[in-house]
Amino acid sequence: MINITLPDGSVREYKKGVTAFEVASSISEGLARNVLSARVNDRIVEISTPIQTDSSLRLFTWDDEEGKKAFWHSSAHILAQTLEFFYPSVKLTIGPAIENGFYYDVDLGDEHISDKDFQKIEKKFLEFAREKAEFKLKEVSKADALAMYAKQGNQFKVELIENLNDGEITFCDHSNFTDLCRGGHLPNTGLVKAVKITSIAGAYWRGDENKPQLTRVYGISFPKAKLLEEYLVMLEEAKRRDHRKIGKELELFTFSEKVGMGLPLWLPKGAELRSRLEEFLKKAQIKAGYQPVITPHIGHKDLYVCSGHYDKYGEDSFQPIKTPKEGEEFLLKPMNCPHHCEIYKSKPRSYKDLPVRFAEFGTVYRYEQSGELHGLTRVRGFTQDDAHLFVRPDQIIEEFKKVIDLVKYVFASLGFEDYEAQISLRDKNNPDKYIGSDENWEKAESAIIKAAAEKDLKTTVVYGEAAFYGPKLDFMVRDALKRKWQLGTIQVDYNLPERFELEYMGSDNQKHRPIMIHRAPFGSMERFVAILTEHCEGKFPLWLAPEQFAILSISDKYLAQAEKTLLLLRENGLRGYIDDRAEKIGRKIRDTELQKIPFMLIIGEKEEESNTVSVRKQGHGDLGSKTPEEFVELINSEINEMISAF
RNA sequence: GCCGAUGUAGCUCAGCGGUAGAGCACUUCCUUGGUAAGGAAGAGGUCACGGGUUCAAUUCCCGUCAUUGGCUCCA
Repeated sequence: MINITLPDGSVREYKKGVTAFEVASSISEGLARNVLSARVNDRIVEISTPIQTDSSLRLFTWDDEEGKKAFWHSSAHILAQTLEFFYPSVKLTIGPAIENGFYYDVDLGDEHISDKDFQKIEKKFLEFAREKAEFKLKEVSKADALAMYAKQGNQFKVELIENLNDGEITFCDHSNFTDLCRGGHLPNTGLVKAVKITSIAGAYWRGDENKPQLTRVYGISFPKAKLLEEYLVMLEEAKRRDHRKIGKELELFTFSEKVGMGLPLWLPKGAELRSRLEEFLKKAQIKAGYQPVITPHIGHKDLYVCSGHYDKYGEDSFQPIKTPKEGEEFLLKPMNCPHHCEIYKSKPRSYKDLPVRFAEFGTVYRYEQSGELHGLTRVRGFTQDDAHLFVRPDQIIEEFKKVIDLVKYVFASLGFEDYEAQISLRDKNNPDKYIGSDENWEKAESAIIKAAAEKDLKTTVVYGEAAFYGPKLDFMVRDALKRKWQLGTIQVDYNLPERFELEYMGSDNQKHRPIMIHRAPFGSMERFVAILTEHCEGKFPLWLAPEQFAILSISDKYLAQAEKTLLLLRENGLRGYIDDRAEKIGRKIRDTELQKIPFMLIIGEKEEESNTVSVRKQGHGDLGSKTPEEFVELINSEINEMISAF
């Protein structure tokens, strides 16, 4: 008999060789039906894998990441089987599960797949799935495995196997298909009930552009047809919310070939929205003790040589501009921090002055690869809501916590409720990647972890993701469609103070080196506005909306009354306009709804007589009539509900 | 940067080896209408750009540029 420890801590006794599936069956019939994958101690296994020793066991279903992973990874096998069916000479490489589905990279030789082939692939895929073929893991000797793929001329698999040790090489069989595989599969193919081939793309072998290019087939699969339908609806929804589409419809921003790719032009309404966001943050930052600074758009090359950015990112910057006479080289500013370091250095600092917090909405330019540009989320010129805090070692935790407070405030005011903190620490096995002493790293890492814990942040820790100069905390936000975005970031930096020889006079009358904290709650204004637009589908929070109301006159007889009302509302700090077109009221309402203006005020004979407005709320219809004063009150109270003082 | 797809009116898109199409938007006129599209007329395009094939190219081929889905990168 062996003891199996379950996640709740309970220990059950089973006979040796029991499988995860049998354990699930012994717990409940429902669990047995739904279990897809399992983890024995630290190893992901098939639920049919016999367990030989005392172990801890965790069972995964579709609702767990690991369950989905097994599901999608198994689907990748079926996809490979299907591709092999249609393209017998195909060379298989790798086929992992990803966040939303799976892919398989194949070398098709002279063959081509196009999106016209998707349907037939899906059809055959499901035929294979319905065979309910069991996934069976078997061990193969290195020699046999190499021989098999060498015979097929599959240099990719040969390369993979060469990097594995004999004795740990496994293949997974199902039906008449076999593939090199570490494991973590469903019990059989029959659980996959629905599949969609989503796209096709080129991908380099091992992600290296000098290696051969493979064809990557992306797909997603589900245990129920209904889930696929829901997924497709979600994709449609994402398309509807695409900030590039809404940005065009609501006239927020545009691009011009003449101006240059990746260089956004903010239209009046977008600029209105953005400056409102900036004002909002500036106000909170002043309260939090930040000092605004302003720095130029270009900087001497030596500045970035000093900061190390030139060495590391010179290739990714716009190339230096030379002064005509002296031949001095200047770079378009790719970062604000070097400038802020120089501001710090502009006078001697005492330990009593610290922390010093410099904030700037600094526009930076980076030469992003052309293929990577995307709407406002990836551009070549963008504005960071940047700030750099220069702190003493003993202040790190406190300052970090304050920054977390600020970020939380920003998110709460904008309707982002679902987020977690990702703490990126160094990879201790790879010390060469990082600069700074072990002691400092230790301190900074524990400071971040402690600060996050004290601020009740939901956190995940990833090792090896830290920047070379220090650990960081990124805010990962889920939007209304549950998509994950990285927004705010807080980073600890030992590197720049060193390079710029920043100092402060300590209480001991000795010079000390401050530590820098970089932070940006929005990240970049461009990216943030894009994400916010998709999150709220262009229906911006009332306090941010470029126009808060539109006055719709029943006919032009009431335009004078409309003007009077507009003036009064504007005097009360509200933003709006009159739709004075010679259109019927139904038409005006429709157009205003589509423009996502939060409130519509209808003015006709009745309203003119009683000096009221008939209020309609975007998406909610008629709210009845109110006096203009009541309407001001309504808007203000809605805003106050959402956004409190920092 | 690399691989694939796309590029037709301000927008969304149809079309095609033989004089360029629709809906919306726009302009003008009519309509002054009470809670999601009133009516009519008009204007608007070197079919991304440059080459080639052809009697003839927006259409077929090549190149460039841009957009886009990925890959790589992301201070």
